[in-house]
Amino acid sequence: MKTLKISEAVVRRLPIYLRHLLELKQREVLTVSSQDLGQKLDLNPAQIRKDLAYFGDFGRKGIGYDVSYLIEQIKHILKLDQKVHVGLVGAGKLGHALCNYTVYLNDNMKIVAVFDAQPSKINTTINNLRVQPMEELQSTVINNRIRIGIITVPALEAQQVADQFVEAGVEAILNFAPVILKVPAHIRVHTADFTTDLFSLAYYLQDDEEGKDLVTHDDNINRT
Amino acid sequence: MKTLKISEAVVRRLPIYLRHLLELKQREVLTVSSQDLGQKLDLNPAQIRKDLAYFGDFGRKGIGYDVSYLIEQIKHILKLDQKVHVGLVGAGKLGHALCNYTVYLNDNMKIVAVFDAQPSKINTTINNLRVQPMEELQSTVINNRIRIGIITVPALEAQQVADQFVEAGVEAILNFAPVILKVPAHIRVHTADFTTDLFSLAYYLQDDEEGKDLVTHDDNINRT
DNA sequence: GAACATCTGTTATTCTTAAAACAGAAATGG
DNA sequence: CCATTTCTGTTTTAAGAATAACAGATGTTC
Repeated sequence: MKTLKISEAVVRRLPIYLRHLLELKQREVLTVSSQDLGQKLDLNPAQIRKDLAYFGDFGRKGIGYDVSYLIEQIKHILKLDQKVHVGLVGAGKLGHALCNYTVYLNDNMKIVAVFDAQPSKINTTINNLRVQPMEELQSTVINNRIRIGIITVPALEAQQVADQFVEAGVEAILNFAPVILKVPAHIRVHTADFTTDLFSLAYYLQDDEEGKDLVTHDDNINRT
Repeated sequence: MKTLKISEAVVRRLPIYLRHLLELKQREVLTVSSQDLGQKLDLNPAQIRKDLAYFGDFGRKGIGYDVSYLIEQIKHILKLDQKVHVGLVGAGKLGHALCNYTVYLNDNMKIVAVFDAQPSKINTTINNLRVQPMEELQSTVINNRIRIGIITVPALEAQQVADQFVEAGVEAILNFAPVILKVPAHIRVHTADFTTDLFSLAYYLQDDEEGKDLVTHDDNINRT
C-alpha cells in the first residue's frame, strides 16, 4: 500500500545479495547476518538491513536471515519467480558470450531468441538457438512474450534496434552499445558500456613517472 | 592545489562526454553548449557544467565549449593522453569480444596482452595477440607496463587472477566475473557484471497480468 | 553602441543516499 | 531464570549528489 519508491541503488544491490545467498545455500549455510554479508560483499551491514527492510521483515532478531527464505523473497522481489524471457540482437562475440553466460544462472530468466541483421549470421546456431533475421523480431517477441531486450550491435545500429524492441513491446533494454538510447519513459534502459568503465578506471591511475607536472587544480599528489 | 576529491559519479560521466564530443568533432561541429550536450546525453546541463568546472574553465560564456579543446582536456583528465596498457585474462568469447571492441577506440588505451589458463587456448591468436599462459603474466605485466587488468574468467577463478594481477603491479582492475573481489585499498576495481544488470532490470518489469493487485511491497502474494 | 540573447562558472537549495545510533526480540550460558 | 550477547528494523544524523538560481562574460542585432 505504501507506494514507497525504492532507490535504484537498492535494486542494484539485490542481485548481489541473491548471488551470495545462493552460494551460501550451496554450501549448506542456513542463516546469515547482515554483518557477515557486509563483510563478504564490502557493504555496510546497516545498509543491507535497511535495503531488505524496505521489502519486509525477513530477518529474525538475534539470529539473522534464513538463507533459503531470503533467497525466495529476493527472487520474488526481482520477479525471478516468474518466467522472464529475454531476446538478444547482435550475434557477434559479445552476443555469444552472453548467451553462454546466462544459461545456467536462473531457470526463469532465459535468452529465448537471438537476432542479427547480417545474412551470413542468419540461421547459424548459438546455444541451440537459431539466429533469426530482424524481420522476425516483432512476431517472435510477441509470440514468446519476450520482455527484456539485449542489444549487442555496433553503436550506429543500436538506436534502430532499440526502436524495434520498443515497438515490439519489450519492457526493458540492456544496451551494450556505447550510445545513449532514446526510448519512451515507460521503458527501462540500462547501459552496460565497458569502454566507459575502462576510461573511467584510467582516471584513477597514478600519474606517469616522468614529472608530468599536471599544473591544473586537480592534481593528485599521490605518487606510488 | 585544491585537493578537492572528485565524485565517482562525475568521473563516470567524463567518458560519456568524451564519446559524444568525438562524434561531434567527426561531424566537424566546432562548439557545443551544455544545453546541447545535456539533450543528447539525457543529463542536466547544470550538472555537465559543474562536472567540467571541477577540472578547469573550459568553456566560454556566451559561446559554449570548443569541441576539440574539450576533447583534449578530458583526454588529459582521464590520462588518455598517455599510453595506458591493458592486460586481459580469459580468452573466452567475452575476452574475444573485448579485444575487438576496444581496438579502435583510443590509440593510447590498448589491450596489449591476453592470458588464459587452459592449455587448449594457449598460443592461439586473438587480434594479433598470442594467448599466453598464466605463468607469463607477471613478467609480461612488468615488461609491458600493463596498468589495467581485465578479468573475463569464470567466477571461481576470478579472485585468483585478481591476486596475480595485483602482485604483478597493475593499478586497476575491470572485473567481469560475478564476484566481489578482495584487493588492497590502493587498487581500483570496477565490477562490470551483466547478470546484476539483467536481474535488476527484471525488478522494473510490470507484474504479471493475473496478479495485478500489488497491494504491498512485502506481501508475498506471489502467484506465477 | 545599446539592448538583448546566449551560455558559463559558482553559489544556494533541494533531494537522495549512506551511516550511525538505538530499542527490542531471540538465543545462549551459566 | 537472569544476565549477556547477538542481531534485526527503525529512527536519527550526516554526507553526498543533483538541480536550480544567478551574476558576469560574450556575441549579435538593429
